[in-house]
Amino acid sequence: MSTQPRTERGTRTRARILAVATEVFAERGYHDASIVKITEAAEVGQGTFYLYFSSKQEIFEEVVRDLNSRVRRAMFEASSAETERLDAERAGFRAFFRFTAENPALYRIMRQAEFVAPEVLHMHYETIARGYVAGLTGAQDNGQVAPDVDTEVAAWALMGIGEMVGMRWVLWGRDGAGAGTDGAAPDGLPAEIFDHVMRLVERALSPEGAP
Amino acid sequence: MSTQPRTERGTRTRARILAVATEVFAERGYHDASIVKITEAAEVGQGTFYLYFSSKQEIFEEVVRDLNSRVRRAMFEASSAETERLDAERAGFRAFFRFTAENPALYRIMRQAEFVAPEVLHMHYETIARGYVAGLTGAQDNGQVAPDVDTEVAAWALMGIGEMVGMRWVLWGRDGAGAGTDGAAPDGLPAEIFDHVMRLVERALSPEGAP
Amino acid sequence: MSTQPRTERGTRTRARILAVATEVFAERGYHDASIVKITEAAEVGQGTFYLYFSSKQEIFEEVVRDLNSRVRRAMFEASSAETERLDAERAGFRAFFRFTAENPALYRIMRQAEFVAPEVLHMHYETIARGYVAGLTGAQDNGQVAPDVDTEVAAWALMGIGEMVGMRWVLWGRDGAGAGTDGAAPDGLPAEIFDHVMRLVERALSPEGAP
Amino acid sequence: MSTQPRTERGTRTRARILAVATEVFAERGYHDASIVKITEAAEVGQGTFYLYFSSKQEIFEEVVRDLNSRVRRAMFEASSAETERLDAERAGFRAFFRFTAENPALYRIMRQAEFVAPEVLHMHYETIARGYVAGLTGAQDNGQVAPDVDTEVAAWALMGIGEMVGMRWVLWGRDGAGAGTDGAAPDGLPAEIFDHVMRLVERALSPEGAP
DNA sequence: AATGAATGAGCATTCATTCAT
DNA sequence: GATGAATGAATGCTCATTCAT
Repeated sequence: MSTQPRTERGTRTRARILAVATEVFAERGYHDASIVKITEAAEVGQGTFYLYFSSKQEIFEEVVRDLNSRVRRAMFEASSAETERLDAERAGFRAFFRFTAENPALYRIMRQAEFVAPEVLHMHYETIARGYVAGLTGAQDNGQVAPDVDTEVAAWALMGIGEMVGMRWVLWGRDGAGAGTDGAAPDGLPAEIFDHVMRLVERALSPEGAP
Repeated sequence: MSTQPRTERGTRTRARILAVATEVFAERGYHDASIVKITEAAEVGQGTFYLYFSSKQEIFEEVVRDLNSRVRRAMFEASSAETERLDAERAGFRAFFRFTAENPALYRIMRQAEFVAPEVLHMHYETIARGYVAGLTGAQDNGQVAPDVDTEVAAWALMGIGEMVGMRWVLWGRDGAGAGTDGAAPDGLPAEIFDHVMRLVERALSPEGAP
Repeated sequence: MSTQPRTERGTRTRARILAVATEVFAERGYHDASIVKITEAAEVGQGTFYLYFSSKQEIFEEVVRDLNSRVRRAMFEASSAETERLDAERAGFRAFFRFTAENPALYRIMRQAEFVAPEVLHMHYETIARGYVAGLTGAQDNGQVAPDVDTEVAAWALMGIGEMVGMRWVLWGRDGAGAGTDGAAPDGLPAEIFDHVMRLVERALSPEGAP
Repeated sequence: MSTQPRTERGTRTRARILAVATEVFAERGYHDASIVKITEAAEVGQGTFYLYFSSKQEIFEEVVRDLNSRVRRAMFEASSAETERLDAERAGFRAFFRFTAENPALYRIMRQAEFVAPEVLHMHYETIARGYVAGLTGAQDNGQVAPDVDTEVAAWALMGIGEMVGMRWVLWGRDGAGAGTDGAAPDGLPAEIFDHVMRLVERALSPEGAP
């Protein structure tokens, strides 16, 4: 059984393991990420791992939940910061891109979660979708999004675009040559790609072209 | 070492193993899909597997390639069948949806392929993207798609939408309650969801709303 | 290294750990009784355990010795209390039964001790046997036990009867349905079983039936 | 999952593992008997073990059941062979002694089974008890056993005597010096001890001394 | 006196793969 | 062509024990 750390030192150790596990899962995938590899990278003994996490599965789920709350915070903060010209949900979408460009771990972990921890994966997408839905509905009320757009469908479409475009240009590199298995962090989404995507999204949602 | 089948019987055995492997990989995921499970489901001995495939990794890659060529054929045939009103690339997009609704194995296998066989996975998305690009470029020439659309970005965006919307409404069920672990095939994408998605896509690509 | 407690508080802590360990060993067996479980049950930290006992093996041996001296005292007191009609060794046998009925831990611990601490286990049976031998020899001198009885063989036979009958009717329950794994204390040996056993023992030892 | 062997070779391998496991469990105890030790002694790979047994626990239970049926056969055959003077149940008792003298594994395994496999252990003692009860009841009908003896109590008493006397003189050596941990097979129960035990049993059961 | 964090050797079990038949 | 017996490296996890505070 795992326990909550009771001292400052324990808290730091636990946090280090969690951070390292996120990296290792993202780089090697759930199955190739053995407990030995994780504990070696975190520079602790194997037993220490089980002091704070009850199983490999459990830490994976915590990694997912942790990433989820981090993206959501990033998106929320970006939305809240915007005032006028660039609408909240566009800012959120941009924040999502920026976050993934900086944390490619996000994709890599989510894409394998379907078989490892389906429940938390659903939670992940659904909570993000809810954020988009809220933003889009607000924008619809302000007349900035066409009224006939189904906000839930739009939300999932936006997530799909973000994930696939991010995967293509952030993760696999801009040349499309493939990123290799080293999972090295690329330097973010090229500006022109971002512009193209935003233009597509603008048009899709804009009340202008509505019949 | 694996060999090509030399008799009619061998060909059938090999095909049965491949078909069964696709199902098992889709239902249980690459790692939980052991060779024993596959050979038991295919009703052959373990040794028989290695007669036709040199490794687990190899058959997984063949499964991916096989699915890839099947989607592409489905999309190609759908596009070719269309003549006037519904444009080729819209038909292809619809065909992609229909295929995945009928073969949820597609998503489930592709989503785990990143860590198992990155090369073929890239090939999969890139060949599909190429198909979309060709269609979109043609449509642009005919004036059916706005000229300022970057066809490659649009292609990947379409794939992202297809994958995420399909995952949400086809794989996890229309109520969002989650699909369970049995991987049972749902009955396809609800018509109204499909309509909403198509409307978004229309607007995004349409030359009407262009500045 | 373990130390002798130097304060009143230390003595109480040590005693509590020993008492709790007896219960845990009896309920779960030596191997399933981890130090964590013992220290948790005793409500002390893990380190505290090693303040008073140098190893798990050592505390187990102390548990055995402790139980041994407790049975022997019970038997001795019962024997001494008797004066005339019910002979000393019969009283001792009855006391052994009563003790085990009230402390099922005795059996459960002794039955696993063979592999954990053979030395102390031998000591346990041998000291008890010596007590019986003394009693039986005395009774033989008084003519209450047949002269041709080998007192040592009789002593071990009595222990065997006590252990097996106790196990069957005290530990596993009177219905023979099995006691479950919870190690719940049953309510002692039914009176009629005790009478049957005593009659057998009487006859076996009695000088009457001797040739 | 373990499977039944399908070939002659498999059957032999499975039998060898079972035989070796009996020895190893008897010599080192359940917990110290690791799968590696068992498979090394059986000269097979570790994986081979799991071809025929689904777990360590399972093979232990099979070992118990196997020993149980072997003692019972030995006792049954001994009983059946007797005709007149030496009664069936006395022959059974003697056979039990002989068997354990030749197979000290019996005790050593049964004494640890309480915590490892309580169900099968109960079954073991109960089936043996049933055999004794049948024999004793028959002897009672023939007037060779006192009518007021409770056959079930007598059965368990006999088992207890057998186990304890056997443990003392067969397992630990005749000098009482303790057998050490090597589990070396001693050369059986000394004749005079056997005679003393039989005399006690005779007297306890005999209809002569009855009131 | 007391604690809980840290350790690492050890264990049961799985599974892709080989090979003799 | 087909099979199933055999393998052993690798993995997740446990637990007695040590030690700094």
